[in-house]
Amino acid sequence: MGFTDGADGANNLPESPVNEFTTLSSAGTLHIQVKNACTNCQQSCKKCDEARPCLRCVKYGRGEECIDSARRERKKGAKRGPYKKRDGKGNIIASSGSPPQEDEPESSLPTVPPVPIPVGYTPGLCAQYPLPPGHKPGDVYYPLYYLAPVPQHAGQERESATQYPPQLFPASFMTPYSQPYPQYILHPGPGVQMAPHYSAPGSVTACVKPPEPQDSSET
DNA sequence: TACCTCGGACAGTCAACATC
DNA sequence: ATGTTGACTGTCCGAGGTAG
Ligand SMILES: [Zn+2]
Ligand SMILES: [Zn+2]
Repeated sequence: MGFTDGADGANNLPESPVNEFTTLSSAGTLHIQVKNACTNCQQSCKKCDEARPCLRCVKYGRGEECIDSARRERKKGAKRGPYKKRDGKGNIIASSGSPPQEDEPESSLPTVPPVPIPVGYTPGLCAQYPLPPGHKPGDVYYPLYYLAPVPQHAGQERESATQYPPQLFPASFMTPYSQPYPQYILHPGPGVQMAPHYSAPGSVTACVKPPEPQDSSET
């Protein structure tokens, strides 16, 4: 074998055309990071590469699902407070603009109210994201693939590099505009057939936590 | 043995802030 | 206008668990 997934992250991907960032971490570990991991690797929190399909997807025979994950827009307008000038050695010189008061979390609340809805995120993805505001226990989110009628011309003119399972389209493909939840689509309701969490044999469902019951403290 | 699961460290990006 | 800084966001390392 060339590599084992057990050491998935330890793959150096010698054949991958990755030449984006080659940084040396403080631990002396070469840390190469791609700009955009594919959805499979992203969900599995595993190393991806620039190739499509990526090595990992190829290895598991999921090259058809190997598409770039959608990056969500960075939140804008967030206040940051005064800067702490540094002397170049990491030592904070002074807080420009404001007196050197103790950093009091209570009183230094951001001037902007907590934004209930940032821009969009993938709930439960790699256990990093909370459930979306407005999430209801009954709401069902579907990752990435959405079963939809296939346009007549679809599949004919499509590049071979981006082939999707029959009748399956990436959610992002279905949305002509930026939507709050790029990779998850709220179930449109009964009568509309959707892929029940499309997954190939040995599919990647890693890092996707089921919705936890909201704390009863919620009113 | 191979793959999955998961928490968290690491790293890149970018807009607000500071200064000229 | 330009540089600096902080925070946000994404990637994936690595240990532990599970199944064949
Ligand atoms: Zn990948
Ligand atoms: Zn992939």
